[in-house]
Amino acid sequence: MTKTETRRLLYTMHAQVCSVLSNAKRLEIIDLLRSGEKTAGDLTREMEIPKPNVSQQLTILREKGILVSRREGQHIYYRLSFPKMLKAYDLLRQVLIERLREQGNVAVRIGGKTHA
Amino acid sequence: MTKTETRRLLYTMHAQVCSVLSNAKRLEIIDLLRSGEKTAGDLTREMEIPKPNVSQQLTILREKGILVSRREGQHIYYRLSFPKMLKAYDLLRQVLIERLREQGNVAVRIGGKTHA
DNA sequence: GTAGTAGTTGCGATATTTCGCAACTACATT
DNA sequence: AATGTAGTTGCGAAATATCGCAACTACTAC
Repeated sequence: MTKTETRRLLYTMHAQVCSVLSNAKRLEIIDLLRSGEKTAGDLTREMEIPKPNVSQQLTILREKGILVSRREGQHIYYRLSFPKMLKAYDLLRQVLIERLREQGNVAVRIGGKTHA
Repeated sequence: MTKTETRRLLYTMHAQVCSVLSNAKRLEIIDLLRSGEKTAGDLTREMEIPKPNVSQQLTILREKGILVSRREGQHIYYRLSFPKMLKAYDLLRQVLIERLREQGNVAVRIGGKTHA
């Protein structure tokens, strides 16, 4: 494999990870798993969307290596396989909020705390 | 707007940014603009893909606020509007490479330097 | 085995993304 | 005005993503 091909392959893999992250529901799942592992049922209750949809997103996240799962009796627990990915998540959100401040001049409320 | 709605809106905006980043060519453009502004022609030559395609990607990146452009005579220069976004870019790529090492047990060559 | 809860899968309709190609606009030079 | 270079836009076909809903599997308890 040439150097250019390797570089292109990395761009493609990078893009694939980003495309997993390019869905609001999947981002919400990642955010909810920040505090530790949860079942599909937990997520369904917290997200208030149909269970099959949650399951579909979990399948995508697991297949793409973002999450791992373990079964414990009747329950299947999901957790982040690369918690470090949260750093990238948070950094991107930070840029997003900065941009909102600059461009929209909008107050953004997060977690009860208001940021001018 | 309720707290839940605001949270959902942020997930949606975050997802929109990720969806801009979920394309190998756009990631390559961002990477190439790391060193400073370039014209569409520069990028076309470096990427070796059709010019209209480069232009289309640039339009998407500009419309979504990732790039800004300025015209200087016959040339239009593009540059990153939020260089900080490169930090998120690099962090995600770092996770990607760690994952490759763990799972694929593959040597990844980047910029002439080999990483086990 | 029956019933109940947890979770997944398959299907299909709809929406979005990708990208090549031809045609177009914008600026500069003669 | 004509020519050349830089860059964009419109269109359409193909590929991919989204998501609801019904049906399914997996485990537990009785």
